[in-house]
Amino acid sequence: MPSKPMLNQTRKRARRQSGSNGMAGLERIADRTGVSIGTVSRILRDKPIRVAPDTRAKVLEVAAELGYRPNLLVRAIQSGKTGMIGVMVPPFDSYWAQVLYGIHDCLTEHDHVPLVLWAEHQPGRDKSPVSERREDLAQIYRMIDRRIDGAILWPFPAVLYAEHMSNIAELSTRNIPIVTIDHELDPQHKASFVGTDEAMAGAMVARHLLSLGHRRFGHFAGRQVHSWAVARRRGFEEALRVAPDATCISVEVADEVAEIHAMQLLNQKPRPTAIFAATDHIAEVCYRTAAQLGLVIPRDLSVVGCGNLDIASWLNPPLTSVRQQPYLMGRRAAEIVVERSRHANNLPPIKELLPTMLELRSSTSAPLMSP
Amino acid sequence: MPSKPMLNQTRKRARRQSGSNGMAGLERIADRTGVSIGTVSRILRDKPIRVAPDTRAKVLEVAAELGYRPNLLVRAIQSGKTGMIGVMVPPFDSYWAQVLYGIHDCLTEHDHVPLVLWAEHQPGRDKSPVSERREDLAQIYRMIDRRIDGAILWPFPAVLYAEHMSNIAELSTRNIPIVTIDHELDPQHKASFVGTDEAMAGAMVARHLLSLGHRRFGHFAGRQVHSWAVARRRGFEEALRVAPDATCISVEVADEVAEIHAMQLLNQKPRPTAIFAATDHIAEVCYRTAAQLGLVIPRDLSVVGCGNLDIASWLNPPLTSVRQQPYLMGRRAAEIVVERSRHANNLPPIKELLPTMLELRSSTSAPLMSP
DNA sequence: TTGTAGGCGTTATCAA
DNA sequence: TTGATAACGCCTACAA
Repeated sequence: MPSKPMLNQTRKRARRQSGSNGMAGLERIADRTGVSIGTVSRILRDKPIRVAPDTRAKVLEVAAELGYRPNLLVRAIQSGKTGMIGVMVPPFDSYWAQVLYGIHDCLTEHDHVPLVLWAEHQPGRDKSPVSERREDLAQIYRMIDRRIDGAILWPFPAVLYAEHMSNIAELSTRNIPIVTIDHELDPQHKASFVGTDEAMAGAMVARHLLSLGHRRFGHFAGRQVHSWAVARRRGFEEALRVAPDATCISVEVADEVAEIHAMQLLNQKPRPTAIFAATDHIAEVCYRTAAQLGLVIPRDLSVVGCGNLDIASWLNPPLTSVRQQPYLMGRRAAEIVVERSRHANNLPPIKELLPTMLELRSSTSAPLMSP
Repeated sequence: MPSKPMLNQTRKRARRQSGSNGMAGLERIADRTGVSIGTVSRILRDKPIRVAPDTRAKVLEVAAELGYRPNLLVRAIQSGKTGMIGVMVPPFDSYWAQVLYGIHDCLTEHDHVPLVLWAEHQPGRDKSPVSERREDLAQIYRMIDRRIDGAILWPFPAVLYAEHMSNIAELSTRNIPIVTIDHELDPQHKASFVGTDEAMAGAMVARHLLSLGHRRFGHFAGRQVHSWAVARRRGFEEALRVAPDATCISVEVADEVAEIHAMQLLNQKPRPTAIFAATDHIAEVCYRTAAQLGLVIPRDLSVVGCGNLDIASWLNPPLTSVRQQPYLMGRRAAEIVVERSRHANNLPPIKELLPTMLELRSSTSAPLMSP
C-alpha cells in the first residue's frame, strides 16, 4: 500500500481517467510518465528551472505524442487575463476591413485574439432606439461575460441616444480599457482614441480646390453626432478662410435621405463648383445626383471624397479622395488596449491622430468659368 | 464562536475579500446577503428551483447593485463548452463580409461567439510554403488553446501544400467539428461543407450566353486546387454540351499573372465571343485586358462574372454575374458547427449546396456576327 | 529536483 | 430550502 501522502492524488487520478473527454491534460501526461502534475506543468511552461534532463525529455515526448495543448481558459481565470480583446465594428467596406486587419495583426503578435462582434448591420432589423440599445447591450455583455481584457469600439449611430452611453459605461465602470476609433468618447469613460487628423485632411482638400481656382464650395458633412464628422467639417471650413472670397455651404447628410440633400445643395444658385464629400459613399451619391442634373464631373463640378475606399478608384471618373490610414489605426488601437490592459487600466487615456494624404484622381479640375 | 461546519468557508471568504480585483463574483454576493454561494448560484441561474421568495429578492437586488455578470470561462472549463467558434477567413471583399455576417448572426443567436482570425492577408509577408504553414498552424493553435467548440474554415491557398492538411488534422484529430465553406475537404477530416451549387451556376451562365447566340466561349477558371473552381468549371463546360457546335477554351488563372493569361486567351483566333470569369475579380482583369485590346464590352465581347460582388455593379459596363448566397452560407455553416458541437461531433458530416441566380446587367449581348 | 496543498469562480451533488 | 464540498485544469507556494 502506498504511503499516506500519495494516497490523495492517486485516488483523484483514478477517478478522472474515465471521464476524460479527449484532449490530454497535464494529468494524463503525469500518469504516463510517472511524475507529478506539478513537474509536468513546470517543464511544459519551459520556465528557467532545474529539471532532470531525462525527466524533461520523457515529459516532452509524451506531451508531443498526446498532442498536449495548454488550456488558456484556465490560465485566464487564474491570471485574470484572457488575452481576448472585444472588437465592435460596423458593417464594413474596405476601410473597416483594413482596420480589422491592423487590429488582428497587432493583437496576434501580442498573443491576444480579437472577439469580433458587429454593431447592427442588418437593414431589415428593427431600428428603434430601444431595440437597438438592447442589441448593443447584449453584444457588450457577450464580451464582458467572457472577460475580455479590453475593447475597441466603433462609434455606432446609437451614440445618438443618451441611453447608449450607459452601455459603454458597462465597460468603463468595470475598469475595462476602451479605445474608440474615429469617434471621441466623453471623458468620463477614460477611453483612449485613435483617429484621423481631420484638420490636416480638411486643409489638404481646401488647398487643392482653392489652387484649382474654386471659390464656391459645398460640403456634404457626415452626421454631426460623430466627432470625426464635426472635426472634418470644421477642418475644411477653417482652411477655406485663407481665401477671403470663398464661400461654403455645408449640409449634414443622413444616409437614408442623402439623395435629397445632395439634390438640394446642387440646386443652389449660384451652384457650388466644388464639393467635398465627407465620405466616399456620400461622394458616390453626389455622382448620381450630378448625373441626374446633367452635370459632368469634373467639368461642371469637382468632387473630393474621403476615405479612399475601393470604390473611389472604380467610380467614373475615378474619385480624388483623402487617403486615411485604417490599417495603422487598427494597429495603434490594438497596441493601446493591450498596453492599458497590462497596466490594469491605470495609464491615462491618450488621443492619437494619424496624418492623411490626398489621392489625386480625375474628379477635380479647374472650374468652368469664374463667376 | 461559530460551529465547526461553518468555519471552513468563513475563513476562506475572509482571506479572499482583500485580493478581489473588481468584478463581483458569487462569493461577494453571498457575503453581502448572508446566504451561501450555492444558493446564490442557483438563484442567479434561475433554474426552476425552490427558493424562499425573500432570499431570491435579496440576492437579485444585491447582484444587480454589484453589476454581477457570470464568468463564462469558468462554465467553459467545467462544461467543456466554450461557446466559441473559430472562424478562419481570407482577406475580404463584399462576399466574405456577407459570409461573416451570416456566421455572426447565427452564432450570437445561439449564444456563441466567433473567434475570427485571418488567413494570410498581407501582401508583404513571406509567402514561402514553410512560413505560410507555420503561420496557419499558429492561428489554429490560437483557437485550440482557447478550446473552441468548432471551426469554420475557408480553403486557404495553402491547401496546395500537402503539409497543410496536417494543420487541419490538428483540429480533426481532436474531434473538433469542422465546416468548410466553398472548398470540400478530404473525407478523413469528417468535415461538413457548405458551398454553392456550381452545376446550376454554370448551367445558368451557359444557357444565358447560348441563348444570346454565342458559340465560341472562353472560361477563366479559378485555381483548380479549390474544389469550387473545379466544380464551377465543369458545371459550365458540361452545360455547354447542349449546343453541339459550341467550343470552349478554359484556362486556369493565378491571381499574380491573371493579366497574362487573360491576354493569351483573348488573343486566340478565332477569338471567343463570350467569357465566363470564375470570379468578379477575374472579370475585372478581363475588362482591363479587353480595353487594352480595344475590345468593347459587350459589343465585341460578352463577359459574365461570379459572386456578384459590389464591384460587379460598379464596373463599366455593369457586370452580369452569378449571385450566390454568402449570408445564408455563413448562417448554415454556423448552424452546422453548433449542432455538431452539441452532439460531441458524433453526427455524420453533411454537404450542402445553395442555389444561385443570374444577375443580368449590361456586360452581355448577342455576338457581333456569326463566324 | 520533485511532490503536495490550496485556490481561481462556478456548478453539481449530497447532506442537513 | 439551504449549506458544504468536490470537481474543472492549471499554477503558485511551500514542503520534502
